[in-house]
Amino acid sequence: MNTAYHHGDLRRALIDAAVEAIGETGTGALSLRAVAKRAGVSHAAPAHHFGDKAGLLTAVAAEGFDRFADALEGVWEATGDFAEVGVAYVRFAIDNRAHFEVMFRPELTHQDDPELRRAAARSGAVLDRGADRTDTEGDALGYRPAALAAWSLVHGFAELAIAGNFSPEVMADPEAALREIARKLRFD
Amino acid sequence: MNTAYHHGDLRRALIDAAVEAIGETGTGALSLRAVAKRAGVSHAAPAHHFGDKAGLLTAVAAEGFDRFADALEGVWEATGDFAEVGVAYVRFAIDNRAHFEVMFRPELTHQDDPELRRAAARSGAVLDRGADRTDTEGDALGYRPAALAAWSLVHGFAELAIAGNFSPEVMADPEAALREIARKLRFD
DNA sequence: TCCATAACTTGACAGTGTCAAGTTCTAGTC
DNA sequence: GACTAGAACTTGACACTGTCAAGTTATGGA
Repeated sequence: MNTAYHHGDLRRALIDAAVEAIGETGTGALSLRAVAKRAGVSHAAPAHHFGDKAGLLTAVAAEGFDRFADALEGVWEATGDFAEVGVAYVRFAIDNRAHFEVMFRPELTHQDDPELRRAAARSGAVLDRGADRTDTEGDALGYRPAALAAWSLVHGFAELAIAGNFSPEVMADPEAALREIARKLRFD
Repeated sequence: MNTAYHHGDLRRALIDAAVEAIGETGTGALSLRAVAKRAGVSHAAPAHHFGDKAGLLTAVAAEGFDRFADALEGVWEATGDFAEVGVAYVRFAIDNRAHFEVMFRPELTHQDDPELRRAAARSGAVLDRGADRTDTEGDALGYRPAALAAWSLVHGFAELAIAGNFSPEVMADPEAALREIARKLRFD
């Protein structure tokens, strides 16, 4: 089966190879040809499955959003604690840097791709659902300040952690630090 | 003076051209040769001043951190209100997307560049100074939860706003939204 | 006036994404 | 079981990229 043609599931293999490569060298240094080589196929094989480079990254982002939604949903259903959803948010970001990086960098992907939109919407829904309970005000504003605050806090923590802006003390146990921080957020 | 050689202040012109180009197409699509063309010089001229592409972006980041520190310091000295420093943080991010993007993407720059380190340290100092007042706990932890919370909240808001993740209602007046959100943060 | 050196150019190289055209396999029909 | 349409992949080419080595031109000080 491992003949030259018909890899079996090249699409999957290419996504995995891309995630691997991004994990090692970041999105900036990502090369489609290197991804192809990693998967053992010719340099133009990715284009056949994904159209172009952004297409491949779009698939990575969509997969990321789906796994992200799974993780958040799981924690929300298990604990019913929105703060724990926040912890899961940063845990996902740190454990899946490659996916996370692509998910929140719109210029890398085809933002209008239906698969991507669907997966991203799933993630958004989980966050909204959790936030609804605590948010009583804000209908006049057109947005929910408490939800925005929680999202910003958690997302900022994740980005700063990933970018290496935090001290070793914080990075020694990021989840503990986030729990400490989340206590500063009061909804009344 | 505007002869082929000795542009006058090509270094400046190249930084400006880079910021312009990033503002139009993002860091991903930034081309050193396009920057050179924009400044009216040969394709290898940037390398002479900055060594390589990361060198140019390092200069952009350093300039960004200096202006950032100026802006934050100005607001802090004028108002003494740390929440207003936060507003200035996101205003800078939105008004200077190109600089901001490069400042917080370490893989784009030479992280060990002394100029960059100095400028980044300046920004850090302003944020620390403002946070000190409100932060009484945390010495045992090795970090200050209140300061971390404020930084995460503000940085996350800025990143999400820039990446286009917020609704039109929020983006209609981001500063108002941030002020609303910041009220959720209580230090006691 | 001379000349060391800074400022920039020219030309080349390997690597990149993308496209068009070719090849090889698979699956379904007769 | 042979035939064929189309999917899966390769090959080769193109323009563009960052970087380097070598060349050219200007400047400022002795």
